[in-house]
Amino acid sequence: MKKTVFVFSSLIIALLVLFKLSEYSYLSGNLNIELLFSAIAVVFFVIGIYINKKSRTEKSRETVEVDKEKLESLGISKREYEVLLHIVTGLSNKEIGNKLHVSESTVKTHVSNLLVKLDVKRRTQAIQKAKELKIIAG
Amino acid sequence: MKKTVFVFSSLIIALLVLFKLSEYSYLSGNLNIELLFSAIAVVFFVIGIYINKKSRTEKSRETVEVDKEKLESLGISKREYEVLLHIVTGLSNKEIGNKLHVSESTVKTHVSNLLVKLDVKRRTQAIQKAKELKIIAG
DNA sequence: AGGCATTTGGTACTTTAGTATGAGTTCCAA
DNA sequence: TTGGAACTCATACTAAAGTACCAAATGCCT
Repeated sequence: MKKTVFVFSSLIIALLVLFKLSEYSYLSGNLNIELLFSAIAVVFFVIGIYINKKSRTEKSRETVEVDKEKLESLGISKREYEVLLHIVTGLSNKEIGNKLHVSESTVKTHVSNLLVKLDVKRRTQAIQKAKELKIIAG
Repeated sequence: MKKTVFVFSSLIIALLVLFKLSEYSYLSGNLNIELLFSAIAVVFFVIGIYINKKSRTEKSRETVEVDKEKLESLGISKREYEVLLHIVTGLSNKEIGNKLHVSESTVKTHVSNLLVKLDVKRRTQAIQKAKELKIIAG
């Protein structure tokens, strides 16, 4: 939201500067009207592109921010979330156990709790649900 | 690629129109220079935004285009691909069988062949691999 | 200190997944 | 028309995945 304010502020400033410039060129005898036109065109062309890139960046940031809030509201612990991340990469329970230095038994417990908290029946559905809830990269 | 040519063509046309307008306003005694400035600003502002949206659309199109080529190079048949799409949504073999009106046995065969062709061990890995290869939406 | 959530792990069992193998059908191109 | 690819299905296993229950250690909050 702060970005939007900033963008529109600089847009207004750019407009004011251009009007000042138009006054100047009017007084000095319209020497370089074509050049001035080109300058205006380029400036606003760049501003147009800049604004779109900002809106794109903001969207990708939202995905990261929502994380912790939704995890808490779902009651998912850190450890369970770690397991979820490994499930997404396609690891088996045994492989996840090795990565986290715990037994396969422990991983199964975490997975089982995860499935309940995500309200799904299989780990493949958990992957889908996690992406829908935007608690993982998608 | 055709889109890019179109965009730059209209950009050049817009430039020519503006130079003609500047000539006109020069001859008619600089009546509405401020208005003309504003017009130019708006036009190029819009063009800037338009170009970015086009580049976004083209990227999302590429993802769809690659489909058939990569599927053939991997030797994945239509039926196997259908099964893959259902795997991604988190369905079990039995559920996939019901949707495609075939037995669970048949689905297992397709899945097994898919895993070999995607060079993975589990269906969860197949989901990841398919997204990396951009043969499914990701 | 007592209570609570988290993490860990085990046993035992049921359910899916995945592999291997064989075989019948259809359809298309050589 | 014959050979190959794709699709279908079955049986028989092995291997993961998932459930249910229990239990102990840790850490945190009041």
